[in-house]
Amino acid sequence: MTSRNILETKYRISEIAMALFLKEGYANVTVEAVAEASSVSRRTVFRHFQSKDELVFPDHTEHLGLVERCLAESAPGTDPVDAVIAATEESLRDFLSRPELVLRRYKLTRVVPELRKREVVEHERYVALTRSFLRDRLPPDAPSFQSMALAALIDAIHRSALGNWVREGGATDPLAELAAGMEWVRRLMVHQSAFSTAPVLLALLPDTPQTRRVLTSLKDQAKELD
Amino acid sequence: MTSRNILETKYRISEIAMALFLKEGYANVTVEAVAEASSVSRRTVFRHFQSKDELVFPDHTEHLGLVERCLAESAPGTDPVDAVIAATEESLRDFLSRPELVLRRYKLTRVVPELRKREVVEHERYVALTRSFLRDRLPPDAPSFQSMALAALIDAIHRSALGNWVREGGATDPLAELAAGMEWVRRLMVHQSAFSTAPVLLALLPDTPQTRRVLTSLKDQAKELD
DNA sequence: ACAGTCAGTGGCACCCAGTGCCGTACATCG
DNA sequence: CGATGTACGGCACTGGGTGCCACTGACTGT
Repeated sequence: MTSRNILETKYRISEIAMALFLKEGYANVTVEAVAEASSVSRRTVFRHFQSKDELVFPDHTEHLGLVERCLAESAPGTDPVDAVIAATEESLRDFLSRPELVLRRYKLTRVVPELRKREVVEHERYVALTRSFLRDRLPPDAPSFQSMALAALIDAIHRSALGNWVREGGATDPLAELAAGMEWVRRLMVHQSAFSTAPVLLALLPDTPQTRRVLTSLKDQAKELD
Repeated sequence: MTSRNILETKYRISEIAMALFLKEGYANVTVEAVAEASSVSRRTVFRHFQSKDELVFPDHTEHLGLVERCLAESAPGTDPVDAVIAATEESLRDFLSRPELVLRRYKLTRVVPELRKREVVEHERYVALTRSFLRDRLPPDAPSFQSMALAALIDAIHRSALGNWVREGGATDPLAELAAGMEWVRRLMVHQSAFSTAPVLLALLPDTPQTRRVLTSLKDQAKELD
């Protein structure tokens, strides 16, 4: 309960600070002003946040912990890429559960270069996490850059989905976008490992309902190519 | 020539600063100390470098300019992905032309978190450049995340190649690694653009030599899958 | 009930990165 | 030779971030 109070004050300070930043401009608001508006001392602000820019990312520690737990708790048998995809989805869900925070943060990071830098660094932490996870679990005969490339790829799709959502003011379906992107990644992986060199063998009995469905599907897709 | 002298002093200050950072530790060296060791005033250091951490990245402006020029000068007809790949290769070459700087920077960024953050931000700039280039030139029907994903992917491979080289003390061939990674990317793109989304429609007349050849070929390849 | 412990806090002094401003030395140009 | 422009030094000042000490209130064991 003490630990809940400390989180409450932390988030309270963060909210007040972000409101101030939005109203007066990040550079024009001193930590002193944030402390006064929050009715705490300057020293206390710096106990809860290691730096001024962290006031805009009060959830980053918990968030990273969530992703880490997701990866650690993934069933040992699952494909590592699938595990990372599941963790990424969980991460996105976590962001979506705090829409006000994410939206206000977006408004700030778009305008204040320093905060954008901090956001980039935050994402890098997340990428590093998934990268080391993949490096440990991916088959050792994979090219050395693959874990890094995959981690960057998945993070890019994650950022794209969240970015579109926040840019459109919450009108898109980021989870669907993420799923589509991840499907893309999965296909890339599959192509790499087997299907790109292996033929798809499809046997169809003539004039059955299944055959008709396949053929009309093919015909539809072929039309779209024109 | 004045502009060459200013670059000379800039690089001179940078070298002295990096040597000091390596010897005494980044946090233990004040900008004042760097200025003294370089026989210039503190104010002059801050005229050449916008911040203390930039002392370790004296080439970043030129480097970014190089990449930007590479992209801008790419022939209009070339595939945008190929243009980015060429620019990335040029970027890697530029790094390799300053091995001492890159190696010392590596030693510092591995140890000093603040400098690693700065490095991440530096890479982000480069990714943003290629991303906007790709977004402008990629076919508009491509998925929205593709430019971001491609840029991240290419940067990851670039970092991986340079990172391996620097970790192994210059014993690897980073340009070859980059080329291999880029070949991988190119294959992904080909699969994406045609083979994976478009159906292959194959019509075979029954019982002709062509049909028999196709069928035996398929059968042989299917056997290899077991 | 009482002393001890510990987490959260306030207050203060201090360091140092980064900026604005002004004066100066020197090179270039008309 | 005066005028302009550029690189630099000196200096004062703001503000982020830290170390240290003292206080308070809640919890714990005897």
